[in-house]
Amino acid sequence: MPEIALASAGKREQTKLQNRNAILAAAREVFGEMGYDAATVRDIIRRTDLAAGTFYNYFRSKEEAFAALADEGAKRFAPILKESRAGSNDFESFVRSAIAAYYEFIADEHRNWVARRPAGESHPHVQGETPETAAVFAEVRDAIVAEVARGAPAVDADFLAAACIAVARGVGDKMLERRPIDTASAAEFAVGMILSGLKGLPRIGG
Amino acid sequence: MPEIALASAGKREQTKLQNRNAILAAAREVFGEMGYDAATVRDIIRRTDLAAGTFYNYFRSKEEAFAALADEGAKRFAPILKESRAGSNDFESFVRSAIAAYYEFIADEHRNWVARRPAGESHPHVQGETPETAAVFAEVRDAIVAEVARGAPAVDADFLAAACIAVARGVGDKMLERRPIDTASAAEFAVGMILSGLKGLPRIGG
Amino acid sequence: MPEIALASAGKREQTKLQNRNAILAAAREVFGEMGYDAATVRDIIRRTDLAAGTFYNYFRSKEEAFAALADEGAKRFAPILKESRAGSNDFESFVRSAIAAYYEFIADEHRNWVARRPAGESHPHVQGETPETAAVFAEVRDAIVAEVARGAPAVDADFLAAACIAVARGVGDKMLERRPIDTASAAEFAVGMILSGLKGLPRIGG
Amino acid sequence: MPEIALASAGKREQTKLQNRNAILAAAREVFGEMGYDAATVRDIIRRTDLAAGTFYNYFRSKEEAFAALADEGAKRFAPILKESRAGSNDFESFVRSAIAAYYEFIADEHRNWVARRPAGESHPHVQGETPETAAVFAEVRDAIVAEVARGAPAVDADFLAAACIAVARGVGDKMLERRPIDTASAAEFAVGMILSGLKGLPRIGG
DNA sequence: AATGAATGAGCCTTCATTCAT
DNA sequence: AATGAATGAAGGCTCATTCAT
Repeated sequence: MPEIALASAGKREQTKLQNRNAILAAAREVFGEMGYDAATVRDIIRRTDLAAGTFYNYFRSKEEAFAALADEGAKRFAPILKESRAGSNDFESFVRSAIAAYYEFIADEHRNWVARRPAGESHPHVQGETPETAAVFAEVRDAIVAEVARGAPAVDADFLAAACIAVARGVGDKMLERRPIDTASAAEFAVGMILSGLKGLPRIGG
Repeated sequence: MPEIALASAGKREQTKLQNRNAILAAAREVFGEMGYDAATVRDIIRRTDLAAGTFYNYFRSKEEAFAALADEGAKRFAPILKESRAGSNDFESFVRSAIAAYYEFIADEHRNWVARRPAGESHPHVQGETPETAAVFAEVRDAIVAEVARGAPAVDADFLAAACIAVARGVGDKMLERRPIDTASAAEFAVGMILSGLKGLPRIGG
Repeated sequence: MPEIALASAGKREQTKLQNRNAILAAAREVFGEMGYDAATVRDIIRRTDLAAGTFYNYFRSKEEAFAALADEGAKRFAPILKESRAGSNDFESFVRSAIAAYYEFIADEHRNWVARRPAGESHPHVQGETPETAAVFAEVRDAIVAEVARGAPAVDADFLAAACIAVARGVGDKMLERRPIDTASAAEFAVGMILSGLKGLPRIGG
Repeated sequence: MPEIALASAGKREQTKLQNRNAILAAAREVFGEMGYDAATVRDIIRRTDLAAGTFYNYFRSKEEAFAALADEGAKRFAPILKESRAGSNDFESFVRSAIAAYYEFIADEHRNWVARRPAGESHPHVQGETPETAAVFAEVRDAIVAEVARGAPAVDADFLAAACIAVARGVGDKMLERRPIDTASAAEFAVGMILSGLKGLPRIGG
């Protein structure tokens, strides 16, 4: 119950949290639109009521703000993924639930991010990948690597992980470009590709 | 006998060519290590014994140097890929030959690039993707998209293309990390994954 | 009581104003000594204890700083000149009052500018014309052109305006070189030259 | 008979002279169009068949090329002006002949310069003052100062010189803007203004 | 001499970060 | 804490001048 913590916090703490969140929200937009390098701290604070210096009361650097966003995404997604892995006995069901979870997450993230933007403005440079989605993808990648290493069939585990990861991301990115965003069929496609592809793979030592 | 051309070239022309190549080599490294955005023209000339202004005798800007590199890769690869496509009657053989060609190319590129690096230095930020490989990959991607659109089975062509591309690249990148670089088995793996995976895909309108 | 505004201003505002003025003062010097083209933004900030970037907190470019200076001069002088023109019924009295006003202005400007300079330094390239005096001169020139066009005797109006302007400026510049600066006799001289010279001019169509 | 010198010179010397002249001609254009500061050595050699380095075989610096042009103008004009002064017994006739000579010179210069330009091109930044005309003007100024000092009526000599100079230049510049360029009436105007204006000047010690 | 690439100081400007208020 | 001006290190690029050919 995080509300309790909030309720018990003084005004000061609440404001602090609000500011931090305002900065993070702005940073997510900016990083998503321009990428890490092109984004400037000024771009971020400009979408905020705050002053330039205030940014550094919350984050030691541009990099730290980026990391904080990534972390947040990872933290939010970690339990979901954990559950996926816990509920799966075999590689097939792991792939199924992990991809589903991943697609749900990025679809949600994307919807929220896009929805909040003022309608009139077009942002030609949108890159579409926020620090969160990047971090979440990293989590998925790690999980796949681990699962493959654990329960992999007699195939080149490293290549298999790479291929799974690639398919998951490739199809996922494409999914986000479509309207409406349909996570179910994207997942069905990716999972089908992976699991069926698995069967055609060269067996090691065969 | 290109040696004739070389032999007949004056010293000036030779130096010019050497400098241009030195700049391009440095640029390839820098772009590969830091990515296009983070790379600066100064980073490039710093790896050269040339002076700051000299860069601009050869390229009008960072973009132009990048484009020159990408172009070179694309130009070198285009005929190979074209042949691949010409010699293939069905999607299967296209995938087979295109991926083989792609892996040969990037393996070669990678070997040359890495081989020339001084042994002692480690470059922590290596991204591994030079403008050339990026350009060549773009060619492969376009070819796959086209082929899928042309001869696609009754599946979601867009997703299929995305998945093929992803697998090709994912496995290819992994291949480059191994020693020795074995293009044959990487290709076998990727092709197997794609072609077999294809069979497990949800049929459209089925 | 402008002191109130000053007194009520926070320290920040005061510093800001001081910095802005420091930059403008430096800019006036630099433009006066080297001319607009040769002057660089760095020349300006170098005469200041401010950092390079600070210039751009106040002015977007060299042009803008120049324009600010010129504007200030023009704004300060415009009402004086307007009054001159309003109070004059004929060309003679206009010339008289306009030149007097112009000389007063540039003498004042010059005194302020020179007085503030450290005694020891000599600036070999002094051109003597600040953006302010240039702007003010432009105003005078326009007024003369307009008055000549309006009330000109039967002489070549264009030449007359050019000659009046030239005399006004030529004598004015010389005046500034003398000590003490005597605006009254300079004005007497210039006005005498113009008005009497007028009588010896070739009549058009005569 | 400079032709003899030319005829007796070897091919080498002829070429050298031609190159020097080509550079000077280009430089005159460029300085006239863009002014000293904005003009670059590259701008100059670009209007030439020569290479960048060759410029420095003829002139040690950009400044020297400018000075050479100015010198040439001055050298060409000096005898004319000298004659003017020699043939004049009083201030009036000096003014008359000096201004006439000056106007002839700058009109000629201007015609040549403008005439050689390709018809189609418009040069928006033309400043109109070449190093030559600037130098010649300086000569006239000096002569006027000297003559005023010598034979001046009982007026403020310094101011008088300034005024004469100013009128000469102001009317001269205006003359160059008109078509056709009419040196006679410009001279008549300027001389009339000066000589008649003289009569209205405050007498010193009167 | 002529060539034209190489040089490197210097210019304008941006931007992450600091700091006095 | 919040503010926002100040800082100064880069960055991209130009250009007068030099130098090997």
